[in-house]
Amino acid sequence: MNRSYTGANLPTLRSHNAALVLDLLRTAGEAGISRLELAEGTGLTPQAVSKITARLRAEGLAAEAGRRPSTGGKPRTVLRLVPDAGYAVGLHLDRDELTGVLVDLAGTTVAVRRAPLDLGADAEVVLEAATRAVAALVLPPPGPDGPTTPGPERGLTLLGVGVAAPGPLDHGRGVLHRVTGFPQWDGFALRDVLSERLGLPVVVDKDTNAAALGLALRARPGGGSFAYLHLGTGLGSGLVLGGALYRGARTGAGEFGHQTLQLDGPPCSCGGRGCVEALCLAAVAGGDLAEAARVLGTGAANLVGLLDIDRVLLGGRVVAADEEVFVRGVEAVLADRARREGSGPAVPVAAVAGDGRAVADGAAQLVLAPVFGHADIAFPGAASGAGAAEGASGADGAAGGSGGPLGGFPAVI
Amino acid sequence: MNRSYTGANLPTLRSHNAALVLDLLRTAGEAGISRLELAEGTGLTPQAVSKITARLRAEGLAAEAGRRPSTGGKPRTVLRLVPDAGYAVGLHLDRDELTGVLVDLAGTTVAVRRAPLDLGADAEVVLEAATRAVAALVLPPPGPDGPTTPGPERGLTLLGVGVAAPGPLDHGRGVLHRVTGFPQWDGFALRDVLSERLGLPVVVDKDTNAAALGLALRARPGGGSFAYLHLGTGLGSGLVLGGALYRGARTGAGEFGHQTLQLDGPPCSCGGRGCVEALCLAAVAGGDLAEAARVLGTGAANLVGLLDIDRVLLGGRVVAADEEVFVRGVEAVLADRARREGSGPAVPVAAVAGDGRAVADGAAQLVLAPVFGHADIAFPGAASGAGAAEGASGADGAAGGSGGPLGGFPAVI
DNA sequence: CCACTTAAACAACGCTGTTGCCAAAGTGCA
DNA sequence: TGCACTTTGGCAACAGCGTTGTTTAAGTGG
Repeated sequence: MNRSYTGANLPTLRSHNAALVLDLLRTAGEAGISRLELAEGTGLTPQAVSKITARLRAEGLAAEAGRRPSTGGKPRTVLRLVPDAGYAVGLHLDRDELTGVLVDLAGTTVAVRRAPLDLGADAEVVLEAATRAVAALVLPPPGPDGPTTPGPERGLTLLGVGVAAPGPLDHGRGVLHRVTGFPQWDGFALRDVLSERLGLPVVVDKDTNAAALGLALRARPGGGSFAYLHLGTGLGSGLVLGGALYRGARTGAGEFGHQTLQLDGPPCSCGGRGCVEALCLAAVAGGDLAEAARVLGTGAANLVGLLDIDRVLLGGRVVAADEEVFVRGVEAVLADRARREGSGPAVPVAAVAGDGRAVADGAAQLVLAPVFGHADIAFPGAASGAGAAEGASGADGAAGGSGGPLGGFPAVI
Repeated sequence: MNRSYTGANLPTLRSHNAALVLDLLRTAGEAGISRLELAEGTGLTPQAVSKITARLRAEGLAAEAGRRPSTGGKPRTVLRLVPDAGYAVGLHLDRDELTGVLVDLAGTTVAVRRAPLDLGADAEVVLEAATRAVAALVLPPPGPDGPTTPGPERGLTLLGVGVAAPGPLDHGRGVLHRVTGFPQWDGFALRDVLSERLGLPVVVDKDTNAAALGLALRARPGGGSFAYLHLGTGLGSGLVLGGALYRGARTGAGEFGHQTLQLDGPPCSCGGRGCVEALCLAAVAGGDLAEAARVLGTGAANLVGLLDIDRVLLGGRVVAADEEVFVRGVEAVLADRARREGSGPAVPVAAVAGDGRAVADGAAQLVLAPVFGHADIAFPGAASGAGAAEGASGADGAAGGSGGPLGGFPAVI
């Protein structure tokens, strides 16, 4: 299984370009984009774009939507992504809560469902809760946000289910490891078991990775790198480098919490000393949020320096409770660093809005991202993507086939 | 200039596969590799490999070299890379020394040249020294390592010159920034100036990046991620993630030395406090190498945890002077960390051999790597690759055209 | 000596994006 | 009102890619 397989043939080429066009359609959103702009954006000839968009329209993934004002000649025809050509479910299995979302191809969350969850309970109980959540999200009429949205009717095309859980885990194989506090999950093949049960492709990833992926897809297209720092019961991070999610070979990347920030500092629950998490949580517990922000900022500054990233995003319950303090505190440390180096403006810091859903939304993007060619940074050694259960409700396989882009194929989704 | 241009057409496809095959030929080395093994390794059909290798042979990049023993049928024909089909010069502009190497397509260093250099001198002086080094490496008979090596005869195909210099600098544009201690270089367009002067493509990168790239190409093919930590007059690093060099958007990645390792610790020359570099160099100055290694190891552990890398490589003059102490010291810290986490064996640590040439060798690989499809992790925003001076001695452009792989095109090299 | 196996080239093919050409659909001036 | 002009985008022919089917080459083993 340790093969590279990066050779590319014509179907690969076709998928790559189709995914590229789909991604531009996606980022254009409601406004749409013309064929010539697609050609400009991809570097393909207008004629190639015409052919590709014709295929996409035939498959129901794209549609014409009005015209631009003329600039002296025939006006450009605007194309748009058809949002309900495909849906994905995102599940966030948190320690005490399950959040599920239904997201359409355009990235719009069309339904949300929350339920209490005990991640420490028996596997069967958790799986049953997940199954119920998926069923509830898919089956019923429109959803909580009313009939204004063109609610998915029965028989919608469900591309798969993305599951975000606390780490550590193996994204490639979809197996959980010893989730902190819940050792009974160690070695549980969540992806395969859930996929079998649902009859749908399932992708599993760390909660922080899912959140980062979701944020990456909402950010400006192409390039851009950022760190998502999540401060809740623990401190974790998700890394997006050059526009792609970086998981590392064993899905272990982003273990931000146990970075040593104070040599021989106070002991941490991990057994180490002076970890950011320990320092930060201690400050929070002591009520000194400014100090917590300073510690977090120092860790963030290390990240910014090491990875040369473009921005820092903050999230998690603790941050959400006092956004301003944390954003300003981290900003201050980064500004100080930028001043010392004199290398341009400081890296911007922002809090993630609507945090309660960020992880679940991102989990859905685990399924949707490959359709748009958003692969992770390739690790040929590790298996990647959703292995099990093809089809089931995959319709005519329109979007299913146009999965991986060239270079670093994820396994079929 | 901020375009993506990741659309792929047939020539792109061809280049990608050709580069892939070339890379397998390169890693096979003297032993060579058969067509069927190439097919196995690329995922292409044997017939496609036959066509591609036929082209490569026609271009003089590959040649048949013997046969394998038969396994009951026609024996496999072994193919090998033709090493002298192309050469690259690598220059390491260090603060007090210039090291130049001539490297062939197979990655063998066929000539070395060292000369004292004052990087603080006038630009003209430094450029003249660089020009002389290139001329000396290319013109004379075989070189210092005697007539055993099939020395490049006059008229060799020189693909370009890679230059490694202390950072910070902009790899994409080939412009130096304020090199620590030598502010006069700030804004100097080294790539374009040198390219104009030599009539050759030139690529500029940080010394640590070049070293890491060189090491990456020598490592096991595909995948694999590691950090190269360089402890000399300062402390820097080069990151290879998923087999590809990671520079960040502004070539700033790898600023390892000024990671805060001790909150509110002793002041550092950078203006910050508790930086790894300050702590490490202080320990070295105090003669406590074990402590220096422990500090370095703690910083390395942060890297390993954050990026989930596979191994740590150490280099630089200070390390070279006491390899054992540093390797063991860093190993100890990483082993301790692995034991706490219980997640498999500790990450291996090793010192880089022949350190005096590691950077220069890597600089040459800045030119050679794209031929084999080794692109960096893409940052569509930043211009990349060697822009200037095409041709000159580019021969029939055989290798020149087969530059970028699919996905994240570097500008033509 | 011949049957069998394996490797690799030859030939025909389907499909890709590209090029050349032309119809469609506007604007703007006479 | 009409005609020239501009711009968009489809149609058709094409070159080039990897693939498939077949044949030839070059060995082993009974």
